[in-house]
Amino acid sequence: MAKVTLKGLAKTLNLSTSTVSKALKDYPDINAETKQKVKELAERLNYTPNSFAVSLRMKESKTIGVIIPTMVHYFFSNVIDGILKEAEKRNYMVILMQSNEDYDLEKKQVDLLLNKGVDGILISLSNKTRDFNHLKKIIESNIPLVLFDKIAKTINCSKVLIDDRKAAYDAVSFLINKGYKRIAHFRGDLNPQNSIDRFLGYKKALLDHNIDFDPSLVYICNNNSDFSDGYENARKLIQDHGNGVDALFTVNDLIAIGALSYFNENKIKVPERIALFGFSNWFMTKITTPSLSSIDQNAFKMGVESTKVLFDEIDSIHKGKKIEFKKIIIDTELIIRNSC
Amino acid sequence: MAKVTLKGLAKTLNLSTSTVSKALKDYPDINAETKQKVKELAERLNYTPNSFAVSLRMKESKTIGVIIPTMVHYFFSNVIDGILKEAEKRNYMVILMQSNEDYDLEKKQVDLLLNKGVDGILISLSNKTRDFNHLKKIIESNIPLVLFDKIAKTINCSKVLIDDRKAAYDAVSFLINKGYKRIAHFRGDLNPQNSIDRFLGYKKALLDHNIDFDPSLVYICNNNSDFSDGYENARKLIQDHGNGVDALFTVNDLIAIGALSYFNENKIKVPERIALFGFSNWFMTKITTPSLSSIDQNAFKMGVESTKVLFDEIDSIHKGKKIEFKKIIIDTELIIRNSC
DNA sequence: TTGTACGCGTTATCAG
DNA sequence: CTGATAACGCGTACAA
Repeated sequence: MAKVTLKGLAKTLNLSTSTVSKALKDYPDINAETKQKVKELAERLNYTPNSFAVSLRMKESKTIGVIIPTMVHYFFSNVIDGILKEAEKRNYMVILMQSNEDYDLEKKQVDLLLNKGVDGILISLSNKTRDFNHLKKIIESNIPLVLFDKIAKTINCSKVLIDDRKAAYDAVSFLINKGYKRIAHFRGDLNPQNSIDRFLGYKKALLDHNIDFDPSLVYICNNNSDFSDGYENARKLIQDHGNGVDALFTVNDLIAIGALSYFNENKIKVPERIALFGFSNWFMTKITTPSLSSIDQNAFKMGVESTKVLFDEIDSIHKGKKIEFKKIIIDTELIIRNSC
Repeated sequence: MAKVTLKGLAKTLNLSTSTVSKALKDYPDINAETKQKVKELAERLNYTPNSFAVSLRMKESKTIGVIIPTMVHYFFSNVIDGILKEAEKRNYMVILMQSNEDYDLEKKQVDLLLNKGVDGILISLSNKTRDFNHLKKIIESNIPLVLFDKIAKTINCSKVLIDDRKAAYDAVSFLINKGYKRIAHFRGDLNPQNSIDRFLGYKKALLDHNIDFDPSLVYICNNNSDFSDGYENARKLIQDHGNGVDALFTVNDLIAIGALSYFNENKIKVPERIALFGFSNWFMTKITTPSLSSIDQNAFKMGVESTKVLFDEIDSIHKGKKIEFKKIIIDTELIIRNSC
């Protein structure tokens, strides 16, 4: 079952490949009858253009590359869901890679994608990424790059993200307005922008409401095993502060759930003894006991919007237009449940 | 910054493209000195072969395609994780698509992948898939196909799966040995093999232990919203059977958690009043109250093994060897927690 | 040891 | 309206 090609069609129809090619693409300068004939045969033999040849000729692959830190994450699954659905609409393919929070791997993957000739790249940076030459390389190669969620402020490209600082500010303000005063924070690692911004939002909310910022109420989670980070830090928190703490805002839900697990095991009542507020609105926040208040990040929408921006830029490049970088803020939403 | 090509290298070195090409691939019939020169320049100019041209020439893309029913699923995230890690080792790219449990989409995606010239395809079938012509098309195209998890028994290709029947049998036997006698089952949709096999395992365990099989204790979850399926069916179960049921085995954890949620809300104590056993060992089963007994499916390993088998077949085809289809059973494990 | 020539399957330009 | 021809960038049999 030899693959059917333009040449094949041409031969059986006694036409030239160029005529066949044009006929299939409805060029105006081809006889209606010949068009008919060609299309019929193509249909019958199930002709599809060889994508390698098309790509080589057209210098485009109808493929985009996506790099995320890690696959096994409710947030990223949802982002990918959005990306795939949006790409699907344009019959684009999506090459997916995970950096595994490893800078060197991320760098290598960028090279692979560049080399593969993808039409655009979507990245959520690894926590370890502090050097951005690999991103600059993408830009210099003149292929569109959109950063989402974990971005690099200094890089000149489109970005899609949430306003972490505002979201955190809102959550902590909510806690304060509910009457909580000694609010702890389990923050993420020192480097990632999300972690920093959520921390800053937390701090600003305190200060704006005339509550002293107490550094000893801030704990860092950086063991890359969020759940036990949360569990362990909850232990320390209670050990360090006892009744000197009445609420806890965490940088993500998994950490919150880890903490909750510690609280539940030790009969520390949530929210009576200590209130709890997570971040991300993971699926499971609905089903914990008590259910967990959190912040919905609209991950799916983030995937969709990132992809749209990327396609816009791909289109611009095609049309020879200059692309103007966008910064899209995906709206977040406080989800109040029973943990505060 | 014009892309550097073989021709470019050849020109600046006053060599022919073929010499350059061979030099870079360490052909034995090239002077060591020229090799050195060529490689140096290539390195310096950061030469990388144009992948479109290579693919066109070699008829291979160093890319595999993966179709799963849905991205946002702990199980599939883990499978994908395994696939990506394994592909990474060989510097293969992975094109990911989700059928969204839609047969037509699955079919279209197969066509897209075939057309794209991927070197192999990995599929976990949609629940709605009952016609397999699209799979046959893959096989006829002589490109390796490996089915995993949601497979089609009648299709002649390699398969990677767990022994659902045995796993279910073990779980239900465990419940019986613990003394439970009226064991309900929330099964999945009627069509998918997993759903069938888990049901059969459940049934056989009952019969082997001299417990009558009572069809009224079996409920179907087919609203594609597992959690509320579980919740709703739990309501019906209690309504229908009251105290005439003392345990529940569900086709997946999400359904179990939905049921658990209903039980918790209605003060129906787990496991005192009703025991609960899930399936999949989702991340969150650890952190429910009570924690949920389940069956670990080794999703990551399934991803890894599927990919290995696929690569083996790709290699075989390259070597012109005949490929022999494998059926790999990934071992499962009972994880006993506090829900039974 | 190196170079020539061709083909992979398309598309685009230009001439007929 | 149709067809030759070149080009995309690479790999390889064959010639030199």
